[in-house]
Amino acid sequence: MPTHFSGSDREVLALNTYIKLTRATESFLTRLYPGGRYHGLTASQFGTLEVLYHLGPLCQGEIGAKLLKSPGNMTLVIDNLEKRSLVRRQRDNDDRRQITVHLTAEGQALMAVVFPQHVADLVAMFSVLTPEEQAVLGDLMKKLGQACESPAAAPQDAPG
Amino acid sequence: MPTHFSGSDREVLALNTYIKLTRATESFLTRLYPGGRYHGLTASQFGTLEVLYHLGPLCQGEIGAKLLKSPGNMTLVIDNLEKRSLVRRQRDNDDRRQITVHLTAEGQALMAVVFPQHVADLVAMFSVLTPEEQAVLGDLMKKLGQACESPAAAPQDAPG
DNA sequence: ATGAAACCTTTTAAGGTCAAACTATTTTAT
DNA sequence: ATAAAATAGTTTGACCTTAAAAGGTTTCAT
Repeated sequence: MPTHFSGSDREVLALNTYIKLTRATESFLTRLYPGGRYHGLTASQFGTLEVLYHLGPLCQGEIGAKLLKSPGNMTLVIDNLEKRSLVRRQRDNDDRRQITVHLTAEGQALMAVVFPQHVADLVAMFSVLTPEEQAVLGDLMKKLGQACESPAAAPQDAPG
Repeated sequence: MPTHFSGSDREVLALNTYIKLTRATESFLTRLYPGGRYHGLTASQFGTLEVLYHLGPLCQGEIGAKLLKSPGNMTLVIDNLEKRSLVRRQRDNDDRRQITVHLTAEGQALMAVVFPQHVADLVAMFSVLTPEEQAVLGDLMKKLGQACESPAAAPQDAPG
């Protein structure tokens, strides 16, 4: 997709990098979650189960913080996981504001099947890049991501 | 976010690359569209206006193809743009199945203000990477994206 | 101890997203 | 010419997503 935009070199470069980054990431995720689903799980449901699978029971806010999602969103995603008996909510008695979310035996069993498949899919999909290229990509994205998370770098308050 | 997963080097690398790629992209887009909005436009609305701004009037299917979105989705996004008088639908008389979407004068004027700001935001946000790094990132993502779009590379049919 | 502030989750309203089923139109094959 | 197939857009149902307001619960100052 050529840019159809005339600007300075820096502008054209930034625009092209942006387009390639966002389109490729979207294609990647569409390929990984065809029809938005992965073994019957949405990306958010899978992410939630994965966090619990590797870190153990957490309260909703903690899960949301890991996944960069809003509290209201977590309520819905966990509702849907609970309907399918993959997780269980348990009000925390030490702090009754919190709700600890546990993987059920069913959820645990599902992840034991699905997670290794997920890893295999990622290895296959990244195999078009050499290990060195994957490392470079990871480093660049880490740098970009950290800059975006730091409160200083908002696009509106461009440096004077 | 360390991986909490023990696997082969390839597996750990793929998983880490995946996490960095998706999280950083998400942070980037959240930063670019705070609260999911950009000058009052959602990302999809902005994308639609941008395509029309640079390519001229197109039918809905063509816009959807450019943005990798489903037909039903385009119906809704264009509905919302039409409500705000940024866009106008016109049934094509040569082929009455098609609906050509035009930018209104209002939409044109909005893009004339917003698009240059968009480019400036991108330049600012990518400024943590050198031009060379941006070029490398673009190349890697292009390679990754092309592999994901080719029908052969579905994650399910992993190479034997 | 009591009121205010902070915190966690839920609810709501607005919008996005897909697949699948449906309508209308055009093309193609007979 | 007409039936069948392909195409363009819409509708529907299920889910995701956010911000903002509202409900309990806890903590902190007084």
